[in-house]
Amino acid sequence: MGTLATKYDPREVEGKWYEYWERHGLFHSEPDGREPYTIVIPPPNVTGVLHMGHMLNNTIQDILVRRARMDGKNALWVPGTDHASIATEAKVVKRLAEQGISKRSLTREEFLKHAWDWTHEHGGIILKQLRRLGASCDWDRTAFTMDEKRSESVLRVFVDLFEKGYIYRGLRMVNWDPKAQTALSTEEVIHRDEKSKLYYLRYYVANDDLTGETGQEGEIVHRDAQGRRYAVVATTRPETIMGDTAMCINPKDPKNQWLRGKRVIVPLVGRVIDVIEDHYVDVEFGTGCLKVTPAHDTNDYMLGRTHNLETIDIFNPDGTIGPASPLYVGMDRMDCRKQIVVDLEAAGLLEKVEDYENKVGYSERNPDTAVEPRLCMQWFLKMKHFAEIALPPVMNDELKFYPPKYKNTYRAWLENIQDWCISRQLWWGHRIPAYFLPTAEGEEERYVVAMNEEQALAKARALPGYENITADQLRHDEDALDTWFSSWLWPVSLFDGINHPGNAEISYYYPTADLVTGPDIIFFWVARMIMAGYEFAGDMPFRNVYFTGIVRDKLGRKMSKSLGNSPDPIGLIDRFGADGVRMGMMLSAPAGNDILFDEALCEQGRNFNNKIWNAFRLVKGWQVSDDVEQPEHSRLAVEWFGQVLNATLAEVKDLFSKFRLNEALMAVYRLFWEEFSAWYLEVVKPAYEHPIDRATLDATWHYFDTLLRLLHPFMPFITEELWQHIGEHADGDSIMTARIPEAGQVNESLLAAMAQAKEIVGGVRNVRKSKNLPPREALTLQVVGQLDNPFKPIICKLGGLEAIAEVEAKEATAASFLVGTLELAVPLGNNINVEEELAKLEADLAYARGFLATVEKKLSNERFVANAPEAVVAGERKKQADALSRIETLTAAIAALKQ
RNA sequence: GGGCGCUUAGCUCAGCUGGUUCAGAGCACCUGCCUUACAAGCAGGGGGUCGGCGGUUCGAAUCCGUCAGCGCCCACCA
Repeated sequence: MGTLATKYDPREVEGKWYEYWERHGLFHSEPDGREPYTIVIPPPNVTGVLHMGHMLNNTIQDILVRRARMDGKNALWVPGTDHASIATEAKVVKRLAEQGISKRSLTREEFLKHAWDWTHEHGGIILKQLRRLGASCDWDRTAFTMDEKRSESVLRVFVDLFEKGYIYRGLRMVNWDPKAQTALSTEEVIHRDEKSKLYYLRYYVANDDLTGETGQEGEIVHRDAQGRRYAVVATTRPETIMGDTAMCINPKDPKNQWLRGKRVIVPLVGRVIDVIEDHYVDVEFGTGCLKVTPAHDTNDYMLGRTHNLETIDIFNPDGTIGPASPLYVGMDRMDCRKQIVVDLEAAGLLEKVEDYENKVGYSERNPDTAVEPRLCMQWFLKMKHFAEIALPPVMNDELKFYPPKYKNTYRAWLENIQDWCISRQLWWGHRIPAYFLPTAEGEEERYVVAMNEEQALAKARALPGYENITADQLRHDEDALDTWFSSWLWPVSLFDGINHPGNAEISYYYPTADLVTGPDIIFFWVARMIMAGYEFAGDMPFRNVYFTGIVRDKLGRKMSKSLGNSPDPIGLIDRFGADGVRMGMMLSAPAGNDILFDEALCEQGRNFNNKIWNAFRLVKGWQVSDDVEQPEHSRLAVEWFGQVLNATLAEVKDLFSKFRLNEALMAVYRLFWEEFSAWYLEVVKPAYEHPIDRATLDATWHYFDTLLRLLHPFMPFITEELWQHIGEHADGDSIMTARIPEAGQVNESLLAAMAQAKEIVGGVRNVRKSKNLPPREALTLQVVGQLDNPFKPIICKLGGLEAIAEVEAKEATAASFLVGTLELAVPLGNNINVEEELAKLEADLAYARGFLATVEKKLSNERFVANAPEAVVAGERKKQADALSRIETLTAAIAALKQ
């Protein structure tokens, strides 16, 4: 260990031990006879870099897996990365654009080559960073959602679900991301409140004779200066009027009765459209007139289907105005909105504009891009069956959520589940294994679904009329699958349970134990893994789900690049050490609550490292002598600390079982700092340059060893470093695989006695401080009456006492204090300040009398005495007796002092 | 518009099935100490009528109702 610096330096230690653990294969797991404990990592994006959310999440996983390992389980943490279809493709497209290459100028194969290059270049950085954190992943098993086994799994599952009739293809209104130019699932749309405008547009009545009726009672008829009648339509999206194919009113709307059966003219466009009637229209909203654009609004699409309306898609896939529009072709939709408002106004077709707040859907991956409802052909997975198999186990707690409040969220989603749009118009991802067959013009499309071209060909040839089809006549679907269509298989596919059901690995490691992830992906990932788990492995994918919170800054703001409030995790590790940062993360991370990250917490973690380090230095520096007999105070301290340790071992075990890891850490923290360092070590510490006895030293090392084990899951590096220096260890030994002992029976009375002893010591220290007595001056402690406490020698040592005297009355010139009902006093001779002492005693007396009054009031309440349980009443009577006794003591003390 | 959750010390939180482990912890703060393990430390200390109001009860931080504030999730009113 070299020289023992007064400060712990993690930099010398952390890399060394991580390399040691890897070299000795300590992270690796193989099935054996032990109970398995398995965690699969939520795979980070392959080209991502570590952020604070990962730090929290992976610290928790590492704590759980290290603890399980030390509980004797065969612990396995499987790492891997996600191909992150849409996110990665976006990055690659962006980089190509920077090089002046457009995606469209490349073939699929060329593009994928670039994407793989990028993946190999930037991929896996995050896995290296996890090593800095101390993550004890079995790196031999590192997987990728698009590696061979996982890809085969995905295709197999697609074919299987298609054959089961759960996958279908259809023309549907989907959420379209014009930037990524792909369809999205409903879950990938983020709705945000937005301040926008409500535009009121004039739709003139077609072929209006200016002498038309003026309107019945309750009708609202608009006329311009020339007397021409028009309807007013309120819309937030005036740029879509080029796609209007009807106007709709509610047949029961009195103010718009006059529009029934009329035709109106779309402003600027000039197209004449029918006024249709549907109860869908809200009479109260706007003017009660709704423009219907079936191609660009989900509701309008429904109306269009009901009323057989024409559908005019005025947009290009990239969100610019397309050739189907009579106006503004080529203009971006957002620019078009501005321009059309100007033009409408100029044409006198804009009635008014109001401020308006509404929700706009944005793409989860391109947060600045508003999602466009778009009608197109996509692949869908029917979800009803999956919702039915995934809901019960969570609701009846076979599969537990921590915290349980997320059960509600989960249920609400499953009970209102929509079919999952699984196709993406992307190249980076698993290509949909569908093969289209040649068909005649106008004939409905035909396709086969198969694992590969060969099988597809065989399937195709089995179809009547296609007996002689050749491979080059098959057209492989261009689309890729949603990323989550591979990650929902993760807990199964990692053990190759899709391709080889029932193999030795899946049988042993599945179901996994705990999943640690954020609640933001409860639908994307957690729910779907539960579905896939039951469907493809016949059982739950994990027994418990621990939902972490979101990491925010100390002001409660989300961490973001633009705010610059997101610290670089590796930088933090450099400054505070991985152990310090891990502790900083955990100190304020109750399950499910957002954590307000503050660097000060890492500092606290670092300080704790230093505390452990210095405690170690102290014990390491002791000289042992077999000639020294064990002092009584040391013997007692050893006995007592064993009990505290037992109690904490039990407490921590219980807290782990409830995933209350921050409380478990706090329990260990206090055990080490308060009980072990401030009390135990202070008692057994030999006088300067005096040796320690063998029995106490052995016990102390034993305790230190156990404390390090308890701490190891939280702070793996420093604990390994110190543990290696306790006793003899062979190369390859590690605290990682040492066991955390089971708690023995706790002797509560010893703990209570020590609590009293600590209070007495505190009282003496108080006297010493308030009277300015030097720390080394030996004092005598008087106890009025009897002190029935086994730890008197400890009280003497820590109080700096030469004697504890049990007396009938304390000396008049003594500084007294109470512990419970017991009066204790330190004689001060001439040092006493009578006035001060009197004032203190009077204050105590007043408090005791007030306390007595409240107790007696309670006891004089007949209904209390009659109704409350006996134990409670007895408790009150004891309080009463104690208070009376205390008052007596205080009164006597005051009287004595006054003489 | 529906649903869920939260509100306890300056900050972050714990307080399970109502009553001596009921008002707690860590940090921060104040006071005194460079006492040969540690000033990244030691010893001591102050601080909350448990969001407001009402109810149930002998008794409420804890149960019920209500109001206020905050947060999250879901939802096709343009």
